[in-house]
Amino acid sequence: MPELPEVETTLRGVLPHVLNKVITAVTVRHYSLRYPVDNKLPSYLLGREISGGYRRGKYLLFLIGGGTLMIHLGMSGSLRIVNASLSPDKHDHMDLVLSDGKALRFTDPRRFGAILWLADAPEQHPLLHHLGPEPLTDAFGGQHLFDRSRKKTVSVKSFIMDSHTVVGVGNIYANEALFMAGVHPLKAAGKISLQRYEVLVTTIKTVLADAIRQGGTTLRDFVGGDGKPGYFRQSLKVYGRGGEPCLACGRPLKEVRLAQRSTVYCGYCQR
DNA sequence: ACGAAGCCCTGCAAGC
DNA sequence: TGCTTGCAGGGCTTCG
Repeated sequence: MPELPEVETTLRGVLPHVLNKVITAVTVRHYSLRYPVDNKLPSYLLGREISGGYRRGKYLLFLIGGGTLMIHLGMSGSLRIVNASLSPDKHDHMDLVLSDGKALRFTDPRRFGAILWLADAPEQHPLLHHLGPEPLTDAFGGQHLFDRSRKKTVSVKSFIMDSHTVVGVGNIYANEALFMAGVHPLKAAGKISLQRYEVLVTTIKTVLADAIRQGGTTLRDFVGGDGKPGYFRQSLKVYGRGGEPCLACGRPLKEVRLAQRSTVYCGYCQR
């Protein structure tokens, strides 16, 4: 399940292979993703050069011939470079074949992902123009969270997971950052002090930066054939540990569902 | 306007 | 063993 670190890792992995390459073929095998894939997509892309790429939140944007190809990985999506001749698997929904015989292949079993063509400036697109700041930039600070949260009764966890507040904070890292900051996930966002938001911002930046440094390691993907869990899982302090002892105080961690998301916290350490 | 709930989808795991 | 059920979750949409 790609969170921001995985999306960033994906971009760094594929960009060098697609930059300045010309698209020689476009194959879309499954048009029904989060949004329907435009059936004219090939006509926008064929013969065009990929001149750049960047990330905004969890969206990947590739600059192609004056427009932008926007890709979201949803929660099961991946993007990788393959030999164009490699026969596709069941969930390989799109190939962009490049001039060097390689292909950029989009895979997404659950089809929560999206592939959209943006003819106009990306920042004006409805999916992008309300997005909050990038969490790893200076635009994201305690003051920002404090100002935006005044009078809000929504839980602080839902607040920091809202992409209008800040982008890229998914469920796993929200749980971890709140634990590290000692902030109770169900506490009303509007009742948290500036000082505590400063701490929370620091822990959010820390978990995200650490995960990027580890190459965006996630949970399930890294359980090898020997059954050993990936090492990132072992570094998670609360996520997936409901009922187990808190690593700080030893009391059992509580687990509740908030907005249909698993929420794990220590009722003693987090206030 | 705000906050909570619903929905999209498939793979996996647990229960019967 | 094979079915059914439940859960996982990003993020937009709908409802109250």
